[in-house]
Amino acid sequence: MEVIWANGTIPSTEIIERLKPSTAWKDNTIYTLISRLAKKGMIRIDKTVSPNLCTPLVSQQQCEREERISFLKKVYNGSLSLMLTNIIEEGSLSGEEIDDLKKILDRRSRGGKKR
Amino acid sequence: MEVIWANGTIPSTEIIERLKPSTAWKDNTIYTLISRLAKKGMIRIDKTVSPNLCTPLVSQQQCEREERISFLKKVYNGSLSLMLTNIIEEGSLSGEEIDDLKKILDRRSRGGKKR
DNA sequence: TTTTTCATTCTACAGTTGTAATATGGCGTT
DNA sequence: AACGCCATATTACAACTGTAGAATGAAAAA
Repeated sequence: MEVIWANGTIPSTEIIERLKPSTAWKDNTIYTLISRLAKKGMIRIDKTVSPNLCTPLVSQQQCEREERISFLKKVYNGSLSLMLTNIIEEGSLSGEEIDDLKKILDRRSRGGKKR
Repeated sequence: MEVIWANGTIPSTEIIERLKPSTAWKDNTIYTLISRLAKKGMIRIDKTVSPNLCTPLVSQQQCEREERISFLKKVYNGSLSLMLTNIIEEGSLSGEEIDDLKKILDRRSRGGKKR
């Protein structure tokens, strides 16, 4: 799924190649997954050329965002701060990680994306 | 599902009552869900008494934690900071919310839970 | 042109989720 | 004893996920 994001537009055969090392799926399985992605409107398949070309129709950002929102809603009542509170209370974060997060929070507001 | 966490041990009939206002599920649907929860080992059902008593077998914390970890792994490569970075970059948080999160992060380390 | 091969589509099948109708067993009533 | 009702169990069924074998079509090789 994410192989396609990484390439913008990529031939199906390459998707298979790219996935080979990381999964044990049969080629057919991947074709199935590809067409299911298309059915869901996640990608567009250009069938006029031989190895069909697959192009994402939704950005990874968009997708992650949606997944995140639905996850937060389901588990944390939609609240990011509740999630963070819980994590903190679990005490599973090292001080270093916490500082990291704080840095991230500071690096917003003004300055925008790439700084 | 969360009604049970909220009560420790609760008769099935009450689960139904508690859910009535918030869902449109039929009673039977709820019974089905209850037994599926049992099948998954999420709860134990004491069938020796008439309205069966349902007791959670995993804590809500544990459960949320697992869901969170699997979500982070799936979407953000397991990285909470990546998630936060993305949220920040999206610019979807108000300054207020960000301050909130910072406060949460500060309120850890020493002092523990309730302060 | 016959055969082989590669890419793509179809079909399959078990398992899960969402939602519920139907059946059943036991207890309280008549 | 016969009837009804409530709690529970069994069965149902469509959509979706995970996984892949089988069929097909078109292009490449022989």
